Amino acid sequence: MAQKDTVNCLLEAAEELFSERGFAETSLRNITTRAGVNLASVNYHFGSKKSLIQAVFARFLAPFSQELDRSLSEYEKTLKGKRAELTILLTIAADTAFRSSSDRPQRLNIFMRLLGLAYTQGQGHLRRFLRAEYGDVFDRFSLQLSQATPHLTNEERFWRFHFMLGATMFSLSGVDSLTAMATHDLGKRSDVTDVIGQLIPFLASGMQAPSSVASSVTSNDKTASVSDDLSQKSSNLTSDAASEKSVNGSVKASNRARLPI
Amino acid sequence: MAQKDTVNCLLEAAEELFSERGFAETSLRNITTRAGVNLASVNYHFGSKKSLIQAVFARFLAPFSQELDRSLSEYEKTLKGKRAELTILLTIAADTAFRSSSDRPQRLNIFMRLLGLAYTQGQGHLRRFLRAEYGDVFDRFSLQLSQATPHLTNEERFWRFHFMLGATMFSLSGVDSLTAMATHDLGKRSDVTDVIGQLIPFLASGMQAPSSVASSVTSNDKTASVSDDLSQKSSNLTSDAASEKSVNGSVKASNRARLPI
DNA sequence: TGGCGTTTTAAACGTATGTTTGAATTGTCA
DNA sequence: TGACAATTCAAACATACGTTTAAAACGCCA
Repeated sequence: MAQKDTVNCLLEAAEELFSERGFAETSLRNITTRAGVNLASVNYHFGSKKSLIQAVFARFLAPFSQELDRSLSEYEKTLKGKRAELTILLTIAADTAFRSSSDRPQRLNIFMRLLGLAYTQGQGHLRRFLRAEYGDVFDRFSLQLSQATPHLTNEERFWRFHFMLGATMFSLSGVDSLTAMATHDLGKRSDVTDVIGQLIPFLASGMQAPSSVASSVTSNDKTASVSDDLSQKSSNLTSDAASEKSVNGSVKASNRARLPI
Repeated sequence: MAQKDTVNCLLEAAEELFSERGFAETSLRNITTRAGVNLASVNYHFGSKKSLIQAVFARFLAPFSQELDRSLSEYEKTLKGKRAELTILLTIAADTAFRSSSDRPQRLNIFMRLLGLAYTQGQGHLRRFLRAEYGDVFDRFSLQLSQATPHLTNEERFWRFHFMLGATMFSLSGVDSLTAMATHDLGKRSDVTDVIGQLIPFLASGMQAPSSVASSVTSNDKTASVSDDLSQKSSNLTSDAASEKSVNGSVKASNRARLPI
C-alpha cells in the first residue's frame, strides 16, 4: 500500500519534472520533494536515477506498445491481403497513444517531450533500453507503413518516416507553449486532439508526395522483409541470439526502414 | 592573437560538446579541457556559462540571419508583386543555412542539434536571447511563407509551419546517426545535402495539402500584417519600446503566424 | 629595457548533486 | 501481543559543478 503510493508518486513527479526541465536538470531532491517522499526512497525503490528514468518511460510505453500491437492485429484482419492505408495507420498510432494516456489528457505531450529528450540529451542507456523493450512492436508498425507507401524507394521512405517522426515529436512535445501561442496570435483555443487532426493530413500529404525516382514501381514491389536482422545492432546489449549473426551474414543490406530507437 | 585563439577554441569546443551532450551535461571543465585552455578563461572571456551558450548561437546565427535577409531582399526584387513560391523559399533558407556553415559541412547539423536543445532543455534565457536578436529576420521569412500558402487558414499555417520546423530540426540534428542507419540498412551513403533534397519536397507537399476548411480563399486574402506587435511578448526582456504597448493595445489578435523563438 | 595592462594559471571556495548508511518506523503474520 | 521483514527517515558521504581569487606569465609600447 505505502510502497505502491511512494513508487507511484515518484513516477508521477519524475515524469512531470523531467518533461519540464530535462533529465540532468532535475535533481532527485526536486523529485522527492514534489512527490512528498524521502530522498533515499528513489535509490531504495529504483536503485539509481537511470533506472528511475527508464521506469518513467516503461510506465507509458508498456501499455502503449501492447495496445498498438492489438490494434495492428485487428486492422490486419480487416485487410485480407490488401495493403494498409497510410492515413488509417497514422490514425491508429495517434488513437493508441491518446488512449494510452486517457487518464490525464496532457499526459501525451508530456511523454512526447520525454521522447524528444531521449533523443536530444545524451541518455544512450535510454535508447538502448527502449529498443530492447519495444523494438518489435515498432518494427511491426514500420512494416505496415512500408506497404502503405509502395511508390517510395526504401531510401525515400526511410527519410520521410523520420520527417514524420520529427514533426510529430516536436509539435506534440511543445503543444503547451504552441497552443498558448496559437491562442494569443489567432484567438482560438486548441488542444492535443486539434493538433493531431492537423498533423495527420500534413504527414500523409508529405509521405504521398511523388517519388523523385523515375520508375519507382518496378524496383520496389517487395518491401515485405522487415524484421529479419533486427537484433544485429543491439546485439551487444540484448546478448541473446548473438550467435546467429553468421547465418544471414551474407545479406549485406536488408533494404528496410527501421525505427530509430 | 592569443585572445582570439582562446575565445575561438572555447566556442569550437563548446559547440561540439553542447551538441553532443546538451548544455547541463557539459561542464566547463569538459569544454576547457577539449579546448586546451584554462578553466577560468570561460568566466574571464564570457562572464558565465550562460553567456558562453548564447555566444555559441550568435556565432552561427549572426552570419545566417544577415545572409537570409540579403537573400530574401534579392528574391523579393525578382517577384515584382507576384507572391513567393514555397519551394523556392524553402530552398533559400536551406541554401543560406548551408552556406553559413560552409567552412565545415557538419556544422549545420551540429547547429540544428543545438537549436533543438534550445527548445527541449529549459534554457529560457536562450529563447529570449534568440528572439530579441534575430526575431526580425525570421518574421520576415514567416511573412513570405504566409504569402506563398494562401490556401491555408492562419491556424492551419501556424501548425503546419511548426510541423516543418520539427521535421527539419529532428532530421538534420540527428543526421549523423540517421545517415549511419541509412548506410547500414540501405547500403547507400548520404549526407546533409541529400537529406535536404529529400526534405524540401516532403515539406512542400505537406504544406500544400488541401485546407480542411471549405472556402478558405475568401476569408484569407490578407495575410500581410506580420511584424506589428512583435515586441509584446518579449517586452519584459528587451525593455525598450515597452511603453508603446498601449498604442496597439486595442488590437486583440493580430492573426499572424509567428516564429516560435 | 622597463613598466603596465592583458591574459593565463593553479588553487580554493561554496554549493549542489547522487548515493550510502544505520537507526527509527511501519505493516504483517504467528 | 511480539517478532520479523519491509519501508521510511535524517544525516552524512564523496564527488562534481560554476565561480572567484591572487599571483604568474605574457605582449606591447615608451
